[in-house]
Amino acid sequence: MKKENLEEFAYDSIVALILANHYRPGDFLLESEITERLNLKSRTPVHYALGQLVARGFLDKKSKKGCFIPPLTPEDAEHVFFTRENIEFQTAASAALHASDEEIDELQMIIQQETQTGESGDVIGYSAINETFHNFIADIGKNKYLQQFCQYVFWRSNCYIFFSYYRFKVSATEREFKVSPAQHWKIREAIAKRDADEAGKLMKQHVRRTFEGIFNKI
Amino acid sequence: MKKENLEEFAYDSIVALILANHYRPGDFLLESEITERLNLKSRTPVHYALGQLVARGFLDKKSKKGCFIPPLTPEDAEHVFFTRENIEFQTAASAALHASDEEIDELQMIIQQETQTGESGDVIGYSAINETFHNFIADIGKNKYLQQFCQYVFWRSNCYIFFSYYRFKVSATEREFKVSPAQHWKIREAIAKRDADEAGKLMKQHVRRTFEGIFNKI
DNA sequence: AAGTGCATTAATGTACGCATTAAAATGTGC
DNA sequence: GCACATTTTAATGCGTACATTAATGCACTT
Repeated sequence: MKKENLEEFAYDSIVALILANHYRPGDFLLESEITERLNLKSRTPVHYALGQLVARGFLDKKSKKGCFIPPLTPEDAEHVFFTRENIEFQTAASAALHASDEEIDELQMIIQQETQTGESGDVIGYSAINETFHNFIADIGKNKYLQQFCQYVFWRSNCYIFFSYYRFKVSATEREFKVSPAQHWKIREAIAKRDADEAGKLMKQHVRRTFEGIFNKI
Repeated sequence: MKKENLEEFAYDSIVALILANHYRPGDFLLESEITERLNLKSRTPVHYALGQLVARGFLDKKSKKGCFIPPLTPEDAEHVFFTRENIEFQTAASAALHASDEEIDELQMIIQQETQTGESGDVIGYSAINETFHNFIADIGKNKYLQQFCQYVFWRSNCYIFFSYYRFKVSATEREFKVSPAQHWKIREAIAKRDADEAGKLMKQHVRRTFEGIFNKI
C-alpha cells in the first residue's frame, strides 16, 4: 500500500464517492460534510483536493458557494463522446505503433477478466475493468498528453453510462457486457497486427456504439 | 476588472511568471518565494494554486519537495505537437461547422492585429495574440472538452517555442511572424467557406510547420 | 578516501480559528 | 400580499502556528 498524504487521500476518496454515485450531477459537495465522512480533522486537505478536481474539469465551482458535478445534458454528452471518439482513435492508433508483445499479452488478460466479470453481472466491477482496458490502450501509446485526455473524457463519459444504468436498470446495459468484450477483442487483434488505421477505426466505432447504446434508449 | 480572490490571483500570477520565462523547466517553484513575490500574507492561496497547476498538468510535483516545470525533452515535444495537431484538427473542423458570421469577422480582426504586432517585433505581444487566435478557433467549435485540451497543449507547445526563441534569438523566429498570419488567414477562409475538412487539414499543416520550424534549427 | 548514520534545515503538509460573503430567512412599509 | 431592505446563517476563503519529512551536510568510523 503506497503511502499517501491526506490531500491525495481526500482526492482519491472524493473520486470514489462520485463514481459510486454517492453524489448526483448538480449536487454541491460540501467541504465540511466530506471532511466528516472521511474522518479528517480539518477541511484543509479536502479544500485542496476539490480545487484539483475543479482544475481537471471533474467539477465546476461557484466562487464562495461550492463545487458541484457539472449537470448532464444531451449536448454535453455529444461533446464528450465526440471528443472521446477522436482521442481514443489516436490512442488506439498509437498503441498499434508502440505495443510490445508483453503489452499485447496483458491486453488479453484484461479482456478475459472483463468477459468473466461481465457474465457475473457485477456492474461496478465491470466498469472498473472497462476503464482499465481503455486507459491501458492509452498507456501503450506512451503519449502522456493523450493518456491524460483519455482518462478524463472516459471518466466523464462514464457519468452518462452510469446515469443510463441507474435510470433504466439492467435491460439493455447487460447486453453491452457481452458486446463490448467482443469489440475490445477485435481492437486488440488490430493492435497485435500493428495496424494503426484499423485499430483507430475500430476504437472509434466502439465508442460511437456505446454512445448510441445509451441514447437510443431515451 | 473582474473581481477575483487570492487563489485565482495566485494562479494567474504564477502562469504569467512561467510564461514570462521567469522560471525555467526543471526549476522548483517555492511557495514561500512566490508568496513574497506576490506580496501575499500567507502561503495558503499559493499552495492551492500550485495544486491546480499540477492537476492541470502544467507542473509536476514531488511530494514534500515541491512543484516544478516538467523538463523539456525532444520526445515530450513530439508528444505535445502530435497531440496538438490532432486536437486542433478537430477544433478547426468543428469551428467550420459552427462559426457564426460575427465570429468569422472577429477572426479577421484577430489576424489583422496579429500581422501588425508581428511587424513590430514584439515577441510577447505576438505570442499572446497567437494564443488568442488558436483558442478562439476552439471557442467557435463550442465543445468545452476540445477547448480545454486545446488550451493546454497550446500552452505546453508554447514552452518549446519560447525556449527556441530565447536560445536562438530572432533569426528564424522572426520569419515565423510573417508566415504564420498567412496560414491563419487561409484557415479563416476555409472556416468562412464552412469547409471542415479543409480547415482541419490546414490547421494540422500549420501546427506541423511550427514544430518543424523549431526543430530543424537544432 | 569513502561510506554510513545522525543532526540540521528548509520545504511542504495540516489544523484551527477567524474573515468574508452569497444566499436564505426574516422583517417592514405600502 | 407583494416588493424591497435587513439580518441571519452557512458555506468558502484566508492567516498563522505547528507537524512532518526529504534532502543536505557533517562527524565519525572503517
